Amino acid sequence: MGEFKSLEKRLKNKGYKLTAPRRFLLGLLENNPGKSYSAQEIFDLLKGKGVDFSTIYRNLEMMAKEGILSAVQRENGTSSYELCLNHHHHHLICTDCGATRCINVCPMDLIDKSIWEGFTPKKHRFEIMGLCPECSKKNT
Amino acid sequence: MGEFKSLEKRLKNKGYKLTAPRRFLLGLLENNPGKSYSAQEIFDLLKGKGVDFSTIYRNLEMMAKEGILSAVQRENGTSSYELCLNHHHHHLICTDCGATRCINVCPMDLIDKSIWEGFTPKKHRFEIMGLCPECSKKNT
DNA sequence: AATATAAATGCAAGTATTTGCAATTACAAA
DNA sequence: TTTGTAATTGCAAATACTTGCATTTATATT
Ligand SMILES: [Mn+2]
Ligand SMILES: [Mn+2]
Ligand SMILES: [Zn+2]
Ligand SMILES: [Zn+2]
Repeated sequence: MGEFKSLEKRLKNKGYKLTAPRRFLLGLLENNPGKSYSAQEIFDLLKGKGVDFSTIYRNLEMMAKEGILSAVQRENGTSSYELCLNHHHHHLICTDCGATRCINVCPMDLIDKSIWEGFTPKKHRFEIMGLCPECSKKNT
Repeated sequence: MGEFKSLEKRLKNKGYKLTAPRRFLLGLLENNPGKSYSAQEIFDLLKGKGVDFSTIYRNLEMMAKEGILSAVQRENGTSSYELCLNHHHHHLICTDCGATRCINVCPMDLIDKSIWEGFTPKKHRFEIMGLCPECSKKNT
């Protein structure tokens, strides 16, 4: 619960206003650590709070850009977001039940630097789609 | 030019009909080897041939599923497609000019297998965004 | 060559996401 | 506290992408 206040502080330090929609959003993610949500899922969970879809999209994108959230690309191409609590990492995504698991290997650390040949890497995406242990068993 | 006929043959062998839209699509990709196109770009290039957007989307997705095309996720999340001429590979994508360069390292070959812990990997995505040599110089 | 038939297409309608803009709100300064 | 201001919001309109379905078309069979 201590994380929450610090997240709000981080937003303010970067010059953003602390609005109701942003509080709701951060509160939701903070209360479900490790889980990642799509814009649609967040919209549904915040029903009744009167937050518009466009506001959610805009804030998710903004917080991702600011390094507060990290975006995970799902199988179908839609992004889901989770708090950037710890360090940079990647995910295993179950194509059957949608569960994600964080892994702490990053291909950028494993790659031979000689492949760049003048290219300047800035960001990267790495996701592994497949079946989680539970769904692996079910679909046998 | 020999590749083209073999691509058509591959489609037929998999039980798909060889239609005009599919010929146009494959012809376009075949005549620009190494380049990758989004659905929108293909639609524009095929203007006048009377091919519908939905047909392009459906065929790109189908050919990707069949391993004839490989999808590259651009910075903004939209996919572009290129012929799967050779083996499985990944890309460097320039966020400034959009150019892509193929690299033949695959993180799946480098990763320690012990991270799966029961997860069954099926597909993966790996793309590196940054500045190509030319744009690196320009933006200095 | 004519015919049968399932696959594929184009169109239109349906979702999903993004954008422009006037009204509102957070918050800094008075 | 009140006020001024720019950031942010909600709404509506605009794009982008997807889907359902009647019609067309590729191709196997006769
Ligand atoms: Mn994670
Ligand atoms: Mn390539
Ligand atoms: Zn990484
Ligand atoms: Zn790979």
